[in-house]
Amino acid sequence: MKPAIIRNGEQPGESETERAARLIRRAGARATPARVRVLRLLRSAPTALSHHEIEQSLGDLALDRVTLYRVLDWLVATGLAHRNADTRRTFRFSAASGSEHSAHSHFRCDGCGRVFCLDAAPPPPPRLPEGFLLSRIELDLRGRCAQCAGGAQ
Amino acid sequence: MKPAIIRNGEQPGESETERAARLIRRAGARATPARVRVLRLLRSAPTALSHHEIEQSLGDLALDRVTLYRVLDWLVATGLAHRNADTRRTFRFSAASGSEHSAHSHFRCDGCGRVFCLDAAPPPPPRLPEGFLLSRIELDLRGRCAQCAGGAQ
DNA sequence: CGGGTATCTGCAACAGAGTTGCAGGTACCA
DNA sequence: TGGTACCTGCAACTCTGTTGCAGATACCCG
Ligand SMILES: [Mn+2]
Ligand SMILES: [Mn+2]
Ligand SMILES: [Zn+2]
Ligand SMILES: [Zn+2]
Repeated sequence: MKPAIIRNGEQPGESETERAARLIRRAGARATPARVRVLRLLRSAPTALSHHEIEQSLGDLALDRVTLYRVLDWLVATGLAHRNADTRRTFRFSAASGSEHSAHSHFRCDGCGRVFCLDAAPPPPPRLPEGFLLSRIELDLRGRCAQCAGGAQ
Repeated sequence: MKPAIIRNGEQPGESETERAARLIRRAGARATPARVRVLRLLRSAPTALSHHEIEQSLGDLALDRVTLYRVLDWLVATGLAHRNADTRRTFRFSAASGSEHSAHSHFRCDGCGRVFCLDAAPPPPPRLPEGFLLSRIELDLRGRCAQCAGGAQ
């Protein structure tokens, strides 16, 4: 019976790491620690994360600031992640859910700036002025998330 | 019969300037040259303008960079202007067309960047996660306006 | 018409977010 | 087990927006 093996400084949860690496190689690039760590983090995050939050979350395993920007750009370019700008004009990143990332809405917290993906159904298309062409429709919700609204402060 | 009077360094087109000043006073603030110039410019602009573009357009009449930011913030706060972040994470400003600025939706043209206020009914509020507080709900429509979609180009 | 005063403006200094260039390291293939 | 194209890290920079404060001024009032 083999003992559980934990490779160089990696946390347990090997299979999630492997999965991230596989996705990256499948996209035609090297599965470097930087990319693997970031993609794994995004895939496990409950909300869209900013560059800064990602840096924080990586803790000891943090990358160079610029490298993180480049990794995120690459993830977005390949479609493994997507990026949307929040109220404070910073970008937030989230893993592209295996399925689709089309028909849902976003809730943006005015307190912390985080973006939450909701399951809200796509709203019905309204009438537009003559000659207007509609390409995208999105429900934009604003307010305070549970954490920012809650009693804590 | 009174001769036409043109006040200190103002271009002819007095009535547009006066109109801007009136809107500003009605919002409960001083009709300073900075605010009047910026609002008049936004009201005559065919597209949404960035801070930088506004600075350029004002030419000799340009304000201090910071003052311009503050004027724009004020215009947005009072509802006299709209701000929407473009895809490159810079803000673009346009004069608000409608009278009311509560329950309506916006159409953003990907061609010219203009923001159009629509009469579309506010969509029904969806279910939110526990503890979330909703403060604003908005339908965000994207596409091409009649002018940008039309035969012209 | 003049003041008085809350409101605005301009300047300087700062902060956050993202970019560019380049020298050196390394994942992957042969 | 190399070789090399692809990545990473560092430094320096740009662009966008913010804050604090001293001085100016639009507007109200007499
Ligand atoms: Mn989403
Ligand atoms: Mn509007
Ligand atoms: Zn929040
Ligand atoms: Zn247009």
